[in-house]
Amino acid sequence: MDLREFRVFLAIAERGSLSGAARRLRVSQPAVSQTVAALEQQVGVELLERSSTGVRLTEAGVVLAGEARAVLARYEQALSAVGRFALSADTRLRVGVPLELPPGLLPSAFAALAGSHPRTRTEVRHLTSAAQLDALRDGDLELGLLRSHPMDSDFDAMLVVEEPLGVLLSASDQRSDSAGVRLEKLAGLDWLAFARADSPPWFDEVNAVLRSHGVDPGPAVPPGQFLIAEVKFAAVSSGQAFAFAPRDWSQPLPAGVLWTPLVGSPLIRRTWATWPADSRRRDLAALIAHLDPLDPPAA
Amino acid sequence: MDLREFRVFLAIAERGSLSGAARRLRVSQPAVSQTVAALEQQVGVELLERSSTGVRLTEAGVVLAGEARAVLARYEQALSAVGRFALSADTRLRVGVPLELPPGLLPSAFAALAGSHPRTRTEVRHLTSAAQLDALRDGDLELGLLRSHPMDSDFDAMLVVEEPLGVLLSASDQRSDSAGVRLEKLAGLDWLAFARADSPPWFDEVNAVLRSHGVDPGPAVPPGQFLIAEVKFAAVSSGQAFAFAPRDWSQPLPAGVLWTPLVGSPLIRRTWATWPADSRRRDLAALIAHLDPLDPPAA
DNA sequence: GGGGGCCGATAAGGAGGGCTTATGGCGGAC
DNA sequence: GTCCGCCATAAGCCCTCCTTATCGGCCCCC
Repeated sequence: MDLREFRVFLAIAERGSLSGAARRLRVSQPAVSQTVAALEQQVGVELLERSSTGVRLTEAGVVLAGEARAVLARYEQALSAVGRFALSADTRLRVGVPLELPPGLLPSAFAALAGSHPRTRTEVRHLTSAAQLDALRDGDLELGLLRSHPMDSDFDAMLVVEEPLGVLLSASDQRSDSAGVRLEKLAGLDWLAFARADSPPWFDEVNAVLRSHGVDPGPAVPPGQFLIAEVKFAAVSSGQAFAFAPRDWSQPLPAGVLWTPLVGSPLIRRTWATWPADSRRRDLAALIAHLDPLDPPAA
Repeated sequence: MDLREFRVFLAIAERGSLSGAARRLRVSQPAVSQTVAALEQQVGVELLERSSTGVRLTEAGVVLAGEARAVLARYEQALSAVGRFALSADTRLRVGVPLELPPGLLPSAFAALAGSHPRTRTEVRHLTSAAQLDALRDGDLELGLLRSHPMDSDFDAMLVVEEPLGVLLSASDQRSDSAGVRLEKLAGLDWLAFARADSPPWFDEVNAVLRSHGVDPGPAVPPGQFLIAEVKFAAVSSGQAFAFAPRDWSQPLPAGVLWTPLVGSPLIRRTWATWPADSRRRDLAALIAHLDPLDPPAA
């Protein structure tokens, strides 16, 4: 008697497999299996032809998929119909973001949000992970993008991005080969770091990896102070230092600085969307859905 | 995220009160209160103006009520769209009924069922309560109308009718006054009974009530043997016996026989719709819904 | 004007649906 | 032949939603 079954069934129909639908819906495969079985029993018809390679919709399944889409669309319409009565105090959506987010991530999510919730105005605030957590707790932020899982039951979190980090090195550096550079080869260079207080768990992870590969972290950086790109580039091109960076760097590298992958990808920078667990805002939920890497808006 | 909230909200809208909706939905009043509160939080708008006399829809509530009706209608349409693929083996619905059901109950429910499930063919079988239970257990019946609650977790049951019984007495009988007849005045007459085995709990209840009022039950009747109305009438008009009967007797009484209410309504004959708890048949569910005295099809 | 009755809100406890992990059978790919 | 990915099933747990119990507010009626 509910729309959950329709959503699951549509995920199956679009992915062509129960396992795929389970991944997309972020639930386990048996949950999907049980749900669609219950749906089939309710309507009294087989909806799927199972095989060991996946599933195909039966004739009845094709019909129901169309119907289910219509029902869900009508449901969304119903909710948005009363949305215009909603208090306007809620239409500001404040999002905290760290430096160096994959280009395109926020613009596409915001664009999708503008379509479904045209009255929501998004505000972006560049903040460190620690500052975002504080702001979320104080109600000064509706959504954060953190460099570590909040580890706090007051918050829900979803992994949004995983970026294997490479390093920025001087173009004249000889440490790398065609496969990239080995982390231990970086011993002797300074790491262009950030302050531990800005994101302790992530800082500690990087430090632990560096130490285990015999690399000493460079000089400490005061909290809240970031090295702007030009400063990093200057230090790197001098051959004295290196910096970590994802492959998809948002700006062009100057001559004299090269990005090189790390052999074995020992460092993966993760970004978690984080929001108060008790939030019921629908525009927030929609934005989160659009950030979901397993539920691409393109689908 | 589901239709349950819509159903609850519509029940509120139609009844104009949370308590009324709760009765109609057969849940407690706090359940309704919580559900609609959750719905309001989701849409971010007050849907109801509460008062101590009931509730009224707000402007947003009126809009949502219309939308919710549309969504539910679309949902029903989706389920019935695949219904035509359902196996045809399921289209026979066998219903067991006792003697002396309120006139109109089954015809109106069957008519409503024919509208929503035109492919379902209903079959009525006159059976005693005990025989119906056996048939339900054997899969020979989809629905029973019993004179007692099945008291068995294999079955679900819903109270369908409550009939305060009066008595059929000879027109020349002097025992009654304007308020009716007192049960203890019937001592000395024979009760035109039915066999205990046909419906033990109900038989025992009647017997206990009779005995506590000093009335001796009359001669036993063999199981499965019912006295046809004409025989009852003959025995009653002779002045030797009485029979219990509801006010809404299905056939006209002959001259010489009068129906008289019992002072204090010491006997209330209840009829329970009873079906296998594991049944998922949608046509059965629809028929049960149409039998629901708290959810009149007229609404 | 005070008490009873009905309204809806809230708190606290319990049952069940839906999730999880663990495991098994099956078929295709290498 | 072995391995891997598919889906189904089993058993256990958690969270949602229900329950009962209780409260404050308002109306009505005496």
